[in-house]
Amino acid sequence: MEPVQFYKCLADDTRLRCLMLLTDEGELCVCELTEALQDIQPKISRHLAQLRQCGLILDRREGKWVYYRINPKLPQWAHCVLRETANNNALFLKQNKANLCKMGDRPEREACC
Amino acid sequence: MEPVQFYKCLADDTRLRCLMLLTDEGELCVCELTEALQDIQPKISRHLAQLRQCGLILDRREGKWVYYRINPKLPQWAHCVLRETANNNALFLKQNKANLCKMGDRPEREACC
DNA sequence: TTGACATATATGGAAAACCATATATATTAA
DNA sequence: TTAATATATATGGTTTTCCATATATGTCAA
Repeated sequence: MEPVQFYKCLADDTRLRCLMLLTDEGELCVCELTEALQDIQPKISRHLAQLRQCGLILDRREGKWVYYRINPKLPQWAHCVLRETANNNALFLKQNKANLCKMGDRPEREACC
Repeated sequence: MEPVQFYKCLADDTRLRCLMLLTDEGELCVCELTEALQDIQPKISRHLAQLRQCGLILDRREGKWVYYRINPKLPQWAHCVLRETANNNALFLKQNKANLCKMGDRPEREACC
């Protein structure tokens, strides 16, 4: 994992929010992220595809849904960066998490809150 | 310090190398960074100005030279990210550090190596 | 001192490269 | 068919780069 490429992935509002949510929530599907960010689906999908191509996240299809998660094989320093950022920027994510909690009909597991 | 803005600063090869070198070496002037990165001075100055405007680094003039250093007032998580990245990407910086060590006539302190 | 020149750094402006977005369309599964 | 997700394309916008030039400081000689 080249550090510049890694940071380019984090250097966009949409991508950083997705990564932070995945870091905190473990696994989320595209429609959950779309709802959390209050954004349009193609935009979210495109950024997720980019994160996947760079190796930061993994995907898993389950029925209609595709679930994304942080790639556990990232180097330790990259995990550390994601964790540290998520742990210390609660305000940045506050609204997104609220949106996620408010969301009805979340697929499969309800978890959260 | 907005996390997206912070990561935009790290998401460029020139800027990331400068930040990493400053993290490890403490304080460097423009000509030292120019030599370490083997790049042209206006380009280095440009990126340093951007990092300064974003609050990641501070500058200090001493005679002909302007020394830059990491802003000690950065939030703890940002310091942590810089340290963690520098500590775990020695290869990324190897050539730049070698260039710096080879450099003759370094202003004031010789330190290094 | 002054003037001429050298060195270090910063900045304006143009061109090129890159990136994000929206819309439309395709794919996949139920 | 419908719901969820992915991808292609066009477009607009930002970023990066380069070159030329400006500023700031230091040096040296008359």
